[in-house]
Amino acid sequence: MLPLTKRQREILDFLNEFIQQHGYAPSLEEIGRRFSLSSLATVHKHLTNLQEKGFIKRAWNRSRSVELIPTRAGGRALELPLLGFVAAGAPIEAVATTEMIAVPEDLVGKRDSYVLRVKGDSMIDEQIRDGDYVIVEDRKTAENGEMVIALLGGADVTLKKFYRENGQVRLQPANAALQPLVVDAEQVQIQGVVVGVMRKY
Amino acid sequence: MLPLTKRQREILDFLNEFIQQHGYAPSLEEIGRRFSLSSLATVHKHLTNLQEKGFIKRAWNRSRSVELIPTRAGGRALELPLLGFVAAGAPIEAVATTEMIAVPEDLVGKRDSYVLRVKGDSMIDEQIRDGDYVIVEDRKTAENGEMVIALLGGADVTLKKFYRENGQVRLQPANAALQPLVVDAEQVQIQGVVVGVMRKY
DNA sequence: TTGACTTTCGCCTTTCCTTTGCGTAAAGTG
DNA sequence: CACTTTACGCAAAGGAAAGGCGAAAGTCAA
Repeated sequence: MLPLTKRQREILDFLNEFIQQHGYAPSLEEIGRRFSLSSLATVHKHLTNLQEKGFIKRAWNRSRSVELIPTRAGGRALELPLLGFVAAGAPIEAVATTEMIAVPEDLVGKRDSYVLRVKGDSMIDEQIRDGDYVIVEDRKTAENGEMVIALLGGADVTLKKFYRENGQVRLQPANAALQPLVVDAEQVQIQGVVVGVMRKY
Repeated sequence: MLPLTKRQREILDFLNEFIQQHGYAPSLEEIGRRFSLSSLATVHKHLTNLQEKGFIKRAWNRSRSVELIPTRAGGRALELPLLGFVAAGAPIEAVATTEMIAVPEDLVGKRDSYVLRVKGDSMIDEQIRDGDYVIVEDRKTAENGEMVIALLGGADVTLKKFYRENGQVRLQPANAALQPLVVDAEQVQIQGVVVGVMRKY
């Protein structure tokens, strides 16, 4: 792809950021304001240049119709469903629209996997914070010390560390302020095991 | 999928939220009330536009028949170079073979980003642990509180939190056992800012 | 049939994009 | 060195979509 000037790069980055943030493209006036340009013609010219160099696409005379053209997206990545939120003690809040999220292949286990968003700081001592995405491998069993999505007595769904102890099961939050939960093995059903984490700042 | 305008995005977001909350779509009148629109014709036109752009589906003349079409967008992955390891206090160990690693696009802020692997627990209080991958945006400046890759006097490269304090710069490890480093602004050169984290179990 | 909704028809206002014309500066070229 | 090209910038005008209104007509399920 053709090389960009400094100014063009700045504007392209702004477009990227704006679209990511708002879900729609900025108007020429908004772009101009961001860069203290008082003439729309200047902005228009920039967009035309970006288009000629193949970085963006525009529909003629359509409001906010700028689209970024993905740059050589050569990614071994899978699209996994983002099923909702999970918190310690609260059930999964399923998201109505089956949203999808891209996850690098090497972060995904072998079987069917999905993604949940963590709510709360119950796993803070395992370096998982509020808002993180956890990649969950769909499994019915777990090894000691693995982090699991557990279903308790058909009701609560929680994210905890898993330990088997003489016939019973201990579900351990990774937060010193929270108590472990010890129950009979029959009462707990494992829904999946956490195999990866992603965080966005 | 075609780009949305600001208004269209607002309405689409509302539809999403409403359906998730109630389990069924809002009526035109309910949408209109939410946006203080006194004419249903306006609402109707919005829905028609959203439909033409491929974001919703409607059965003809059927009450509350709006359905969201799952947005497959936002789900690519980029291949970023994995440049090596970074630790607090030690320089980057460049990996000879330019290894690449797939990263979801939404974890990458702008272009020109790369990935480093964290060595040691110097950022443990920021929920970054030994072995984590950090996605770094190539930038020369940073805001207070951002996590940066900093070059000290042309020698050491470290991962720290960045604070500007009356002419000086404080580089703060996120580990209670480690001391902050306060130096003149000229001695520190920012190489990039951490915008995302990935972890594999 | 009736009540709750959705469609359609004109017509107006606001927002946004495009174009035309002019300038400056830097970089490349005969 | 003069000459051209390209990037960057300003101002204002014209026009196309997008956003909006009210009223009337059409559908559907109960």
